[in-house]
Amino acid sequence: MTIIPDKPSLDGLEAKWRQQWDADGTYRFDRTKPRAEVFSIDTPPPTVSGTLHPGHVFSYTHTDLIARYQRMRGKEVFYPMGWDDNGLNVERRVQLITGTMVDPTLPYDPHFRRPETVDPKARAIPVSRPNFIELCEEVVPEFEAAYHDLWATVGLSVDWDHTYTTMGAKATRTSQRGFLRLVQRDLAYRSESPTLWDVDMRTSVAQAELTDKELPGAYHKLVFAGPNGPLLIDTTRPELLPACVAVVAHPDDERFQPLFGQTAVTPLFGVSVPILAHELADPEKGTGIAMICTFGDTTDVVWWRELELPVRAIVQRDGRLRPVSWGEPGWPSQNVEAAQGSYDELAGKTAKQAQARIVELLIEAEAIDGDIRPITHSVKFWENGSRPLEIVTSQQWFIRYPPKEEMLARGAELTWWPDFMRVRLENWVHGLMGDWNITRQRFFGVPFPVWYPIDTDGVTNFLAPILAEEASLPIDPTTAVPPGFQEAQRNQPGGFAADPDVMDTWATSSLTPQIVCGWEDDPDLFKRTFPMDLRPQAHEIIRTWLFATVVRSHYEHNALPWTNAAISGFIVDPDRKKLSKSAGNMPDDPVVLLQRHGADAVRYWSANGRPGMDMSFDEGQMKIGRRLAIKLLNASKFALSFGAATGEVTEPLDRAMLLRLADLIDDATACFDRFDYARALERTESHFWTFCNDYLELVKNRAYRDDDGARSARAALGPALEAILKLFAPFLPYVTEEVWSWFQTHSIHRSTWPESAALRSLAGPSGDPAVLTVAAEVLTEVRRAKSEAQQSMRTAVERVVVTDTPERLGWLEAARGDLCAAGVVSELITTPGDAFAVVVTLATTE
RNA sequence: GGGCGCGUAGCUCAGUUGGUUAGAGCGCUGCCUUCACACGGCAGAGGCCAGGGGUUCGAGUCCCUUCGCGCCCA
Repeated sequence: MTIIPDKPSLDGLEAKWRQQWDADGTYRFDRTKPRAEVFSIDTPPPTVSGTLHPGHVFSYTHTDLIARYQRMRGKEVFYPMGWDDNGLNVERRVQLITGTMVDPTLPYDPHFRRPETVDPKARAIPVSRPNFIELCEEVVPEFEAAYHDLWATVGLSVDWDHTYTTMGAKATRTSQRGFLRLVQRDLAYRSESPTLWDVDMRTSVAQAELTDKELPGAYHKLVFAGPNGPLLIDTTRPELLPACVAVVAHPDDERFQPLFGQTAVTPLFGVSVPILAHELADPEKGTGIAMICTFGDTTDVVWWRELELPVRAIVQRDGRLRPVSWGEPGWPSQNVEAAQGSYDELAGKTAKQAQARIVELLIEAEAIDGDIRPITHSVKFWENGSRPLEIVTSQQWFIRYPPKEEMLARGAELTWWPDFMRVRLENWVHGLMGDWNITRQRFFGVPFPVWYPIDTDGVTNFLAPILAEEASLPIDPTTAVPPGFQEAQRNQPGGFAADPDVMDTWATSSLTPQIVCGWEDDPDLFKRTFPMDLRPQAHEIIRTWLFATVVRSHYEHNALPWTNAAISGFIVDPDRKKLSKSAGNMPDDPVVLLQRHGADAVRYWSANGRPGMDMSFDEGQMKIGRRLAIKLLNASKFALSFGAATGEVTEPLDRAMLLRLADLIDDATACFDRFDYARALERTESHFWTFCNDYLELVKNRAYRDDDGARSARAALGPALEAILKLFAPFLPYVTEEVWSWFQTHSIHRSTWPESAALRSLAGPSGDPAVLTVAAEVLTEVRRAKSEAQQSMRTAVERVVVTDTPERLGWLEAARGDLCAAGVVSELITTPGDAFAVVVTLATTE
């Protein structure tokens, strides 16, 4: 049954087909299929901490192109979606939206409600931790609903029945189980150590979340008392002088070799510190000798650890200097009174304030040599933080990294698209330092499923954690009670205390394959989907997400979590700058773009971005995509208007068209198999315009007739149109589904990928694609003649003389009738010759 | 400073293993209307392939080098 609209239109297709696909379960995963028939995709769960921008649409569309192609190739596609609603950034967004801030000392207020209006300038309302978690649980689903709506409009062929959130019960259980397994194997451990710390968010952060920022600073040349007179030491952080535990120079530096092993005395505080040698000391930097403080930067941490120095920490978790009693153990001074006097000027101040004050004190004490020299240097920040990170010591959970060779071997085992992205992982692995800190001193996150015993003296023993039983997961230790204890023993001597922290978001999202595939929870599903086929993601999170996922799977399954990693580029502005809100170059909201151009058009633009390549944001491309979709509507309407016919394809021109289409199918298929959807689209699109402008123009007069020639045309047009629609289906799911529905009953997206062999068979053994090529070339010459004469294309042509090789004239001869009809040519004369030449004589016009 | 990627028509990009006069779309110019489509069709103009050197019968493509841009890591 064929029902073709008079005026086909793209309007409303998104709403219509979204609903239909949903109702039909078009993209529902059939979990009875064996592993060999399944194609499983480990979707990146977008963080709900912000809004989706065109860059997200860009890369998520790429994944959908692959999913749709694989589905049509007969694979049962397992394509779930997740939301990352866990982590610091989400908390920060909820804080901003609700105008609140957590004060963990506050008790739960059952009457607290989300403020109706929020004045961004007003001071944040302090709320208890449980109240804040309630706020998160209220607000976050609103973000998620908006994301879902956008993805569905874009046409992602996701099975929404498998949606997960990184804070949900399933993810929490998986995450906690994965953690417990690592603890049991001693691959995760708790330790007190120096940790990079964001003083505003008051939490530790991991190496993967760092970013460097160039900041103004200044060198201050401090005067220490050395063994043989003053010892000048440059530092950018004079406020850490009270935390100085040693000074250090390069072992080969001849200036300082006589001093190694001796001591120096700090100004103001009179602390005697050893003069040591270490190769990380840069002889070129400053005076060549540096003070080691606990802790000014990560180099300090290395020195402290390798030189086995004591801790003399002064920066607290809020970024202010803690009170210190000089003369007590650990705080020696040659002049306790003076040290205390100086230090009391600093205690309670922020690092910045303390720096200003200590510089004044040093100047008064004539302990700064020369001028303070302003410089610009790179300082470590949390990637979304506003103040430089400090380093504080605290109790943290760490996951040990596997040996670097093992991680590199996994990287080599993985198939990368494009291949050069592998290097990003290798660089990261080579640069790793220390283990993976997975603790965050935050609230809305996956809790650690552990408690600590409190001895009878009331001291908590953090080194003997009580682990939750796996069967009890997911649990929150702040409300659940460990085995063998009563609730009344919480926080009591002889009782227990819950682990107060939550896991880093990557500690959970590194388990997305396990979460979606149902590791341990659903062994049947797991067997059919894991290891997964594809991890699509952006390149800037290779070092975090991809890397961490590989590590966890390596530990848990001794295998890669997936066989392929497809890395998308990102969107840049016309000046090649990365799009970002801070740069002020963010294009319109994706919702607006979808309304303006239509989903197929936005997908078309996305599909032009080759794997791994950055692409500029270009609404012009969306307009072209829209034009293409409209052309598909009209050309399909035309092709279908002649009516279906089965039977032999006898005309050489029709055979040629089918053979060219068969070649295109082979080409596009090979491209898709290499994840090169962009090239598949380019080839398909180019072929389609030729199909419309050359083949359809050549065949239309014959097809309108009622004879064997017309039947041949109709017999060829039907299968050709089907194949073309299918080739476009992954890119333009809406318009292809619409056209398909005019003459088919089921979804095109559950139909099979076109077979070139079928078209070749229909074309028969004697066809030759050159017939169409030569006919089109001559037709172009005829058109040129008319165009140059400024005549209508329907102007009659008295005579066309074609000179060409006998072989090509033979092909032309096979299309003679079609060519003469399309060009309105009365007489076509062919003469053999060396070079292709066409002489067109237009009919004289009255 | 190290690694990776990029630099082709005004713009956005193709150019697969080196092979005849370097391609497409947009934009621009001119022309053509209502029998699929004016959200269309036909045609045209437009390029020292970033610069320099080398290998080769032959280089946009391979090698070296310089310059510029971007990303990542120090």
